[in-house]
Amino acid sequence: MGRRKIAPPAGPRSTISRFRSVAARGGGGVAPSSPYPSTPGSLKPSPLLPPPRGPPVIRTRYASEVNEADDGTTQTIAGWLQDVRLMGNLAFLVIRDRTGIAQATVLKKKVPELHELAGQIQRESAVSITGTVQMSDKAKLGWEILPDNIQVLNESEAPLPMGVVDRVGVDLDTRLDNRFLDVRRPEVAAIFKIRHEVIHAAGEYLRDKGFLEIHTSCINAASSEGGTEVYKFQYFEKEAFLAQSPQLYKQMMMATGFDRVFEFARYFRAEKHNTTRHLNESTAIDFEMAWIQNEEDVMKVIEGLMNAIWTAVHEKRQEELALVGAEVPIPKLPFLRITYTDAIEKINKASLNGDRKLDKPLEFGDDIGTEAERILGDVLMKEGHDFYFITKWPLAPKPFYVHPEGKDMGSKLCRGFDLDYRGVELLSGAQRIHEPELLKEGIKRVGLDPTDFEGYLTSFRYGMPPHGGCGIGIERILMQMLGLPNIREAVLFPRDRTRLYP
RNA sequence: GCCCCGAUAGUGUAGUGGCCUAUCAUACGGCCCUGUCGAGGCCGUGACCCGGAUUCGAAUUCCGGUCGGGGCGCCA
Repeated sequence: MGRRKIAPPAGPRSTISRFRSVAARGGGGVAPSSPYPSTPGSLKPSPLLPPPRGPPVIRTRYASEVNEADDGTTQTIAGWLQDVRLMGNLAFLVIRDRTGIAQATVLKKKVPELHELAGQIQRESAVSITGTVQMSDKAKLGWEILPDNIQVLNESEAPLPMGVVDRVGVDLDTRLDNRFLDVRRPEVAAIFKIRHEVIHAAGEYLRDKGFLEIHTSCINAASSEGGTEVYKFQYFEKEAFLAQSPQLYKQMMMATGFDRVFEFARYFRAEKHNTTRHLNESTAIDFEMAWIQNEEDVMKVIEGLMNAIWTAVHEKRQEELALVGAEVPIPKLPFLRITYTDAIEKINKASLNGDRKLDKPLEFGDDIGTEAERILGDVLMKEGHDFYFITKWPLAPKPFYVHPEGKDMGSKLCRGFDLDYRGVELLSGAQRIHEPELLKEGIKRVGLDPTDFEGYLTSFRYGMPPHGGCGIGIERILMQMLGLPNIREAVLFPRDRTRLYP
């Protein structure tokens, strides 16, 4: 079943958009008076007014807002018709909105029209139900609404391309093809509510620490940081590239006097990776800070930032965490710092007698690969460390802008570091090179041509202060924090090796 | 870039040459049911990715194609 099969609907279906509203005759409920004409189709639509055919009131309460005080009152709830349980002489309608679910109980004896209608409405239709709220022990929620009026605002087609609440599995691919339906599932929506909290907490923390929020361009001229493939495209008469990160711009900002900047950045990487941990378009919290003594100043900010994020999610999103089935503890500060040299030693030792094994031991200068990262994660988690910095890397596997440990390229080590969480890299950061001549050497070190970096290098020639920073993958944070099996779960509309739609 | 795997109703699956005019669940349609809450009962509709080959016979084996998933690398 190819995803291509699920293309946008070919054409309108007149039968699904028809407006249906059935009000019970007589009865106790008085529909709230409407400031708007309610005769269907009697007015021309105006962009300034609510839909002329609209109901008097779409909603007076969200499902989870209803409480004892509402007992006996007329209320209107609105949402998607999750389920209809039709009995011979009564019917239960389950309505889901962004806050939870409500049950409407329809008695055939009292409102035969509504009972008949209940059996006809497709699941996942958008409905608005007005009726009397009744506290009841018979209802699982402790209350139910006895409808006087059920409005079908927009009927759903059937069958659904994927079940929202069905007790059958749905492949991630199918879910992503139908993301709007997928996100109707509370456990999926929860991921994005947590994502919102992560971003909110990060922004709040960084602003509080004096970081200025900026936005740099995603469209770049020829220069590339190297290390990854970039997307090339035609920019009028020139060729241009999609930014692999805002790295160079962030650094240029260090020469402006802003001192500290951050950006919620997009990374575009044209790498044909086939993993559950990579995206071709990802989002990052990127920051850069000037006038630092060394990379430890950067790590301190990261510690505080991660603490702020984890704490915010822990304190504000327990409901969503329960839906996702994740526990997010408040981090223990300070985070462990382990040097690269100690890390590979630990990895090699654990590889000899652990469950995970490396083909050959790591030697100084090797990058720490995926399996080695996991081994280290296992070992350090057992020692009580979820978060840990890997510091004092050799220069070789790091990008050109990372500052060598000493004052020149003669150093074996550098001032770059990674922050890992439970065996996966969340971010990499460093003190950057701020001396223009050394930076040129750095560029040459990785086989690039300094003449391709003119604009960037120029900003270093007029008093660039010592600085450092990092880029933190937001999807990585969510994936690791929540234990998601696939990074695509953390993006509404992921772009990967093959997915360009929706 | 290297390597592995998969494609069966709307959805998720069973099926390793004849017992397959293809299993089960869920969805969908119909009927029954006054307290469901994973509602239940009965009935029904609905599928083997495309092309070629082997064979008396192919969902099943082989070849090619298309589409997709994943591991490593790269990285966040």
